[in-house]
Amino acid sequence: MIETVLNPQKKVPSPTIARLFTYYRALLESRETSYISSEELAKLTGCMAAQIRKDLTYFGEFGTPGKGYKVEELSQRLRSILGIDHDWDVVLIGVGNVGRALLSYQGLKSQGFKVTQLFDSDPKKIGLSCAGLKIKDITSMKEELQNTPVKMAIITAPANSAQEVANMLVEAGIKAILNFAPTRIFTP
Amino acid sequence: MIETVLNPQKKVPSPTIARLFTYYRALLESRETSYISSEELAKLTGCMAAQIRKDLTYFGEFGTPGKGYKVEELSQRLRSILGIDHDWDVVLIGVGNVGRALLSYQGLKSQGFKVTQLFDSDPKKIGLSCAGLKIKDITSMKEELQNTPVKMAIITAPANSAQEVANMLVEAGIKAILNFAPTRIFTP
DNA sequence: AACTGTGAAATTATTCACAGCT
DNA sequence: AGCTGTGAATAATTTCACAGTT
Repeated sequence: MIETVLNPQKKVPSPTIARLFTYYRALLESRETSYISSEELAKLTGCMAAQIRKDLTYFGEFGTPGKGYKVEELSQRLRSILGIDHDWDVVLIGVGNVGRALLSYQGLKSQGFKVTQLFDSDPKKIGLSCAGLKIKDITSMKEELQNTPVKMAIITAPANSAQEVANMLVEAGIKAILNFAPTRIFTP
Repeated sequence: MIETVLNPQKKVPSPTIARLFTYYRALLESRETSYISSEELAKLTGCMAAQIRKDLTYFGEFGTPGKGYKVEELSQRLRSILGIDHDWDVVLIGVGNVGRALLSYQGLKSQGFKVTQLFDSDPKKIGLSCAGLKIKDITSMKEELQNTPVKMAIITAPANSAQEVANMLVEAGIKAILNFAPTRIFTP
């Protein structure tokens, strides 16, 4: 699961994160165009108005007393908080059959992921291109990721090396791993 | 959302329900064949062992002190608690384009739903057959549902009548409504 | 007047720790 | 010895209620 961390000034309860998606959906469906009050949003979502207000203040104060929340701004803020206002750069490790399938699959893009680098350990593959990207040596991964903002990786390596790869990713500063290897991996 | 109610002896916290799915998935993936302890399941799911034990006791005591939980029994119990051990009988209201699409769509069946009755308000449709079921008059719905165990309905009626249909369903004892009408409806 | 933002109270959920069973 | 089931303790979350802003 992806938990977007934006303003961890105070600790955000995880049920709050889940509700933000609900608020966002309700907002998309609502006919409101200017301001919406916590009370109205409550009616739309089935949540309590006070809870909505509290949830939102974890990320700053953007309501107008007497009027409510500006719909356009609230939408934008929620998109930003939920991390759906931009694509997520990811690296893909293991350019085998599964990896290539994912690269040619449009679903990845439509879910907001953009593959920016490819890694593999097979010397025969290193240097080749796939989907417009050159396959790099996995041993250079930490170095390559040093000055990038990439925080997410997709593992499509064989089961027996997935755990090792996961360790390297954590080492390289990756915060989220989507594991397509047919095994379970453990991270701190 | 569907919350299966089996043994509401004590009130079951809703996070517990969510975790039961996790336990079930972990169990399916695990290689254990005889007994599994709360400790092992904890390692597999990332939950706390004490929490797993507490979660399970809401539905009875089925662990064996000194050994753990019998994998086969635990699986079966979880399936039963989660309501995925049998199909759910549903009725479908509104045999228009959306309704017919759903009826011919295999996804409904693969998700464990079985459509048992069809209703519509259009006199031209009443009496016709669709997917092997006769279309009944919506005004007879309450009566027709009287002696059936159906607790779920799918609404595919036009937006402007969806709310009215929902009211009738609640009246007829339906506990869960899947709304495919292009509108939002409210229920108690 | 209408609404937000927020401490404080109430409620709900998690974790501990241990008695008791196999 | 190893593990479950569970009250009691702790922690997290929700709700109330109201001061303060527009």
